[in-house]
Amino acid sequence: MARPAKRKKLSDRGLQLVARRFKVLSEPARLKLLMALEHGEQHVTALIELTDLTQGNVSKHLGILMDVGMVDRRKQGLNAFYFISDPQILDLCELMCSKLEAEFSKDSAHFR
Amino acid sequence: MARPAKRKKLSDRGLQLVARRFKVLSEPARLKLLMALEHGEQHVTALIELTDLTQGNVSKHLGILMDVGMVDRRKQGLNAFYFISDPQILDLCELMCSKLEAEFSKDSAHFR
DNA sequence: GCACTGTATCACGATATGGTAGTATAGTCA
DNA sequence: TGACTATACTACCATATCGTGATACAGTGC
Repeated sequence: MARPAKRKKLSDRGLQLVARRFKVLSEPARLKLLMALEHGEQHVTALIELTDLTQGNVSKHLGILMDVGMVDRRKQGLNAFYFISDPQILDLCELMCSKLEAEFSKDSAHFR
Repeated sequence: MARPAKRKKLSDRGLQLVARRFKVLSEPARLKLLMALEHGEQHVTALIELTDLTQGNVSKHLGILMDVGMVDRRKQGLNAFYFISDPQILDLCELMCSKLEAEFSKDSAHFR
């Protein structure tokens, strides 16, 4: 049962930093934005339409995603094109997704 | 740049569920508890000592972790032994950890 | 310069959540 | 049964964060 000790114990500070990253992913609006950027860059107006979020809201969440380096932006004239700067983030989401999928399908099997 | 579309677009409900899972991991206290359980079950009193959290606090967070099925418990006499019921969770944490580690070491390299 | 568009920011109310202290409950032992 | 221990639960306050509406700012074209 016990796992091998791959990693030395994380300090409180380390835990805090990790927790902070997870927190960024703990908001549906931000996940939605990441999904919308999954296949390439988008400018803000497009993101507003893709996500059904308000302009201020999109801007705020993009700011948060940029703060932690998950996305970055490229300005061009009036437009700001956002893109995922850390593709590994998508792997994390993917992993969580498949976990949930597996769980739910397992649970639902109990009723079939 | 663009990723292959491995997964069909997640519904709002799906996003909400994924976000909720990430939220559970977005709290240092809960990460600390998961770490403390990484190598095997522990009873609550041991967890209190391992984590330096108060009893009520430990109990509350363990409840949250149990609600989403990340840990489970086995009662034995007066003691409650908690254990990780979904080891994949540790992989997720591990992944986030190494990401951070890589990021920071990359950033710090700019000053060497 | 002026009007317009796209984006960022600010202020604010509402809600959610963490920590704590206190209390309740259940198992144990004399 | 009664005292004791281990754990769970409740009520509360403090803080953080979301969404929104209003406003500011920057780039473009006339």
